[in-house]
Amino acid sequence: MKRIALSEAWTGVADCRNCSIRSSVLFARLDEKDFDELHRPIDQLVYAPGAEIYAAGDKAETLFTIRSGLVKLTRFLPDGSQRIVRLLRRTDVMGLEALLGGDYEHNATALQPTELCRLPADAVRRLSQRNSSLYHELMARWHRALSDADRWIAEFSTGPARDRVGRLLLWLAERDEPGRCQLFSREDLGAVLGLTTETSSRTMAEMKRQGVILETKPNHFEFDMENLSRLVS
Amino acid sequence: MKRIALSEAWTGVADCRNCSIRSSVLFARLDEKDFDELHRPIDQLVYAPGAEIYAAGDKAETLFTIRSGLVKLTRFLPDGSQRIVRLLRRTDVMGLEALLGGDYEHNATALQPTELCRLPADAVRRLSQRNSSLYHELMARWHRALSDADRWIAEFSTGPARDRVGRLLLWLAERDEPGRCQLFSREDLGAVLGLTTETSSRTMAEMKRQGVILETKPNHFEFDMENLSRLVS
DNA sequence: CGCCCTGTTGATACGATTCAAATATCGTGG
DNA sequence: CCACGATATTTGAATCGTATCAACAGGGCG
Repeated sequence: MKRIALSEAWTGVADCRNCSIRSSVLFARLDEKDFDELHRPIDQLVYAPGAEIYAAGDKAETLFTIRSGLVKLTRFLPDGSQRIVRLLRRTDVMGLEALLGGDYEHNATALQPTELCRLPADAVRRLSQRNSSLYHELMARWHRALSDADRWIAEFSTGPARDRVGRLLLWLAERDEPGRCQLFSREDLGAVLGLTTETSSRTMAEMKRQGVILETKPNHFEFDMENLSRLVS
Repeated sequence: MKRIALSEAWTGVADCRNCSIRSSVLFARLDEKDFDELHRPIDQLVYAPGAEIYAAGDKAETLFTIRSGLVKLTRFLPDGSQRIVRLLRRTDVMGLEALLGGDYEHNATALQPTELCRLPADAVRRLSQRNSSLYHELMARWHRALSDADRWIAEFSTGPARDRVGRLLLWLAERDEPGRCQLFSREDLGAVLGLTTETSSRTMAEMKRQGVILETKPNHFEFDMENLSRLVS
């Protein structure tokens, strides 16, 4: 439970036109005119690990596209403990609820150094009513978020600890290079998988000892994906 | 695992104008003209418990509004077992993915006698691009589905068996009368909560013995909500 | 009536949690 | 740069809870 003083930085106005991930972001198919209307007020931000991007209950006025890094969305349980309900990474959109004009529903915290673009929700909302490709893209984003949530339930909240850890490693490797991934603290690992910190630590330690996974640097892992998926079947 | 021969029935074309739940369905705020465009092709259907409404992989061409009853959405795990990822009830919309033109992603099965309205996805899609209140309503539906999924993760997939069962009972009572709910098979209960059939059965049986819940008819339960929420904290 | 399916219960084994302690790692100030 | 304290990780031992395998009771249906 660390507290971060100031670890957010504004790094300028986004150069969307030359964005390296433009093909997979919200505005992938916008024409020049509509694009102009939107690209002006987009800021780029960087967050350090542990930095909070927004909190549940904050007024939701912006959505974010993640350019790099990893963000956790947590939700508090009635009893005060918390559970991580989603992890967002490159090309994911965060804070879609801003389109509805209410409050954020999660605490969003960077787990790795994270770059994101901040988009004013009202501009996106306005444009999406005229521009049908943005409209469809938004629909697709809602859908993707929902699919991720379903997968979360089925894969990360079901079965023995070893299987859950394995599935998460495979999931993390999906968008990095195959067979490699970067992890985070055992406490967060537990909060993702619905396990205690000790159990996540034990499970990781044993998988390392058995040679199923190899830790190249602290929290950087390599593994044979075929082999791992067989083990967690 | 039962197989239902024929338990789906067409019960006529919907009389949307006089719909008893119109205020909480997708078209709550449509004006007459737009409403006319849409209401014609809406069919009403009834499904018996155990009947499959659609299957994962089926081409998704319709969405559904649930008028009454209870539907489970299940997802298959890599190892062949399945997990229930959502329960849908009165006023919920099912099959939003039809708006994207792909396939259904779950198996949808009635758990209780269920009435629903079937809406052609293309008509909804077309209309939603012109009509901004429908557009907003759709957005709100995606959002609601996502909130439900998050809650599912946090409440039904976290903590000891007793807490999960308690939270589910409270959840079920939300839209019925307070302090009452109708349940379903222990096998499905386990698939909702990520537990085995035996554990769900044991947990229910013990809560009955302890007087925390009272079974008035088979699978109909009554309980003191204050008391129950304190127990599962 | 007998069969099948669901729910319940029991005994045991396994796995996860809990509490506690030792070790490793990180950041900071001397 | 090293030493120190704070924090995170790992490990251990005991306990608790859930899964597993098995048996049995009750209800519905042919």
